[in-house]
Amino acid sequence: MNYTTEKNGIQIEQTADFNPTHTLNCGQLFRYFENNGNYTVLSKDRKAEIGKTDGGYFIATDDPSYFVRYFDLDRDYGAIKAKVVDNDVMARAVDFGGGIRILRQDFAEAVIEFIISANNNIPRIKGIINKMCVSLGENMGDYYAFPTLTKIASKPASFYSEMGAGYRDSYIVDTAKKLLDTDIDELLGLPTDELQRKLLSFKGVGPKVADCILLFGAGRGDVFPVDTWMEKVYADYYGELTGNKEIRRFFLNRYGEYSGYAQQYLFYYKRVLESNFKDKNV
DNA sequence: TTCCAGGGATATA
DNA sequence: TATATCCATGGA
Repeated sequence: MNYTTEKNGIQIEQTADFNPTHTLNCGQLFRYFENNGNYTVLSKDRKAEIGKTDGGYFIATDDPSYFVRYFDLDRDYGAIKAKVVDNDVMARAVDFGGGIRILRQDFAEAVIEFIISANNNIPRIKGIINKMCVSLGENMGDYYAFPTLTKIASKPASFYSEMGAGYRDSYIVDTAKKLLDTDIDELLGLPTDELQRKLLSFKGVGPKVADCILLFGAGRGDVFPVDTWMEKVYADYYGELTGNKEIRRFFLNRYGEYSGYAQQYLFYYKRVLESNFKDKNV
């Protein structure tokens, strides 16, 4: 993909492989908001503002190199699409959400946020995370950073239930403490199956949340998060429902190292198609 | 009022 | 290993 970095941002040339609406609304991150057709994206203690230009998009940020990696700008999504389009459904999904990028999010932030996401809805997830940032995160001027693990671990579970986290309150504290005692760089060096086993040992992390962390927070494409939407996709387009574990195995066998990308195209397509979710500025 | 949300922990067999 | 039940909360 053609882009150029400047000291205050990234200029992206118009392409079918980059669309912020697709990328931000496919359920992979929770710290973003839209205003007047522009998007603000927050990651750790950093901020990016995406705006449309004549020839594409401009991502305004103090840290261009961080967001080049974050938006996965050096990966060839055209090649990935060619790999995953193997039937009519995938063709429609890739055509519909062709501007999706799988974000390289911060690992620890992804762990905490996807623990909160379990059996929850996206507006509420965003609200809980925002309250955490406002109350525990560093004040960056016009936004708040995601709290450090030390800050998160320093509060009792009741602190998070008061923010609406419900029964996930103790999971947040337990896992933050466990992550503090973990060498995260060492974790990120593990092969996917070993890292998955580690993740499953954290409170509040089951198969689906572990896959989301692997895909969005550890850059692993060889996973396939199965949630309620993927159950619908499988039942409607692929075959008889035989359980999430079997659905996951089916798609992993089919798409291999590109499974995570296939999953995101399918998720976005199905969710926008069949929910009251209103897609703006496509 | 009931159902659902990007499910997981726990008990049980 | 596989299945059943319970779990806070808020919007539809």
